[in-house]
Amino acid sequence: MARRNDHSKDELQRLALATVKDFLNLYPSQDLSLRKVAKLIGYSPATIINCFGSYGDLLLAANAETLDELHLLSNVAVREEVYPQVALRKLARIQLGFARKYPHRWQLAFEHRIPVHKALPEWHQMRIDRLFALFTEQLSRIEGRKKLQDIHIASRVIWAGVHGICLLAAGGGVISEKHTSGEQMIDSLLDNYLKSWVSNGQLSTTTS
Amino acid sequence: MARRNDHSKDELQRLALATVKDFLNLYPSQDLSLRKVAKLIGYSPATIINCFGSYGDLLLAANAETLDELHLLSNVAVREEVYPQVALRKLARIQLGFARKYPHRWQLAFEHRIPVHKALPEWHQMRIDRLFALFTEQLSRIEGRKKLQDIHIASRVIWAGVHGICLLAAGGGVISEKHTSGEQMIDSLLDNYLKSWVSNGQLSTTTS
DNA sequence: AAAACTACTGAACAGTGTTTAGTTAAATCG
DNA sequence: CGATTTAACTAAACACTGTTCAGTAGTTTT
Repeated sequence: MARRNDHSKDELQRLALATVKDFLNLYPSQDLSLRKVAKLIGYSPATIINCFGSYGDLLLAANAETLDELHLLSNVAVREEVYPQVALRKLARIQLGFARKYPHRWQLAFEHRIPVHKALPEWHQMRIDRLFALFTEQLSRIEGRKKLQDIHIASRVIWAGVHGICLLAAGGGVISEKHTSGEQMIDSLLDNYLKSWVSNGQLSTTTS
Repeated sequence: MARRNDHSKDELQRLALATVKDFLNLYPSQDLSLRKVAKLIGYSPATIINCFGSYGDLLLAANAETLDELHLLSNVAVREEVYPQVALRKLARIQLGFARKYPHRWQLAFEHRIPVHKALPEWHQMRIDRLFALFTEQLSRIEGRKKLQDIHIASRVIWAGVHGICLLAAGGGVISEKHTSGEQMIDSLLDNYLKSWVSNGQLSTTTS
């Protein structure tokens, strides 16, 4: 068998990516394999490899789609929001909702320990930075007289906090979300942290 | 070859666990394998399996040691600390220091997606709960008139936040720790969050 | 019509965790 | 003490994994 030409290269890519997506919506990423994707789309493993480069690159491409999806959701939710604090809460809630709804895809996208990829390709890092920037932007809008360094730290703290909460929600963590809704945790984190942060710009940098 | 009796069953377990520990102090867990451990200790793969049950159980046992080590460090650092807020900071810093010093062991211990272990054995969950309880205890000591539900949420928020920060420090995250020390992030998180939390016990539960 | 190119695959390779049959040494028993 | 049971250990096979490569069969170009 050779030269079927059933699908173009782009069609083949979309086919594979859609298959990965569908699979991860039901089963964890460890249960997926190159050979399963191949079987599902009706091609040989080698075909996928010389189309994406490697199995890891296929997952990386799938992650890119996940990050795009997440960015789009976040963007539309925040674009017209006037109050940055409300916007931050929306951002966090979208992240949380996504992690709960598509835990396997979310986990795979944020634990880039697929293989030991020497380094994430820059187009992938850019997607993450773009998502992260949404937090920084809103934080910058909160108060005029804030040092860049403070915003830098605070956005990372909030990101880390939200990320940790999402981890619990996605079930990958070790402390379960049982009886404590992630929404409450997010509200608690943002309300308390920001309340003190806006009223005291120096606290975080002077006490080290 | 059979029946060597070079080591007792306990010695064999300690040997394997020490080997895993040494390996993870240098290389990530994905680079480790049952067969490599077997070769390193000079036994066959099957020997390790009918000694631990499975490769996953071996890693689980290694994780138990990691959690014990972490608990011991945390415990001695906090035992005589009078100020709960200082104690919390110490707890967080120890977690951070460990994640930075032994990233691969830390990651493995907290991402229990080793296989699809139907459920963590209760002796393992207990170890995690014991570590988590250290945070809850200190938080309970902060103020007398706090509702249990508030402490419950706050401890989970802090845990999630510290965990997220450690993730960045361990390099497993997607946002690098570059130029922002984890210590600063921890201080920022604890100082700001707790400052508002102690002064307003109702905030987190009324705004949902 | 011949040559070049391209899409695709089967088979092999080296690796993984796990199971099983079998071998050998130690311990137990008659 | 000799026979038998028991326990320790392993080699080999199994079913997987991702990746490589030679080779085949259509398509396109010359």
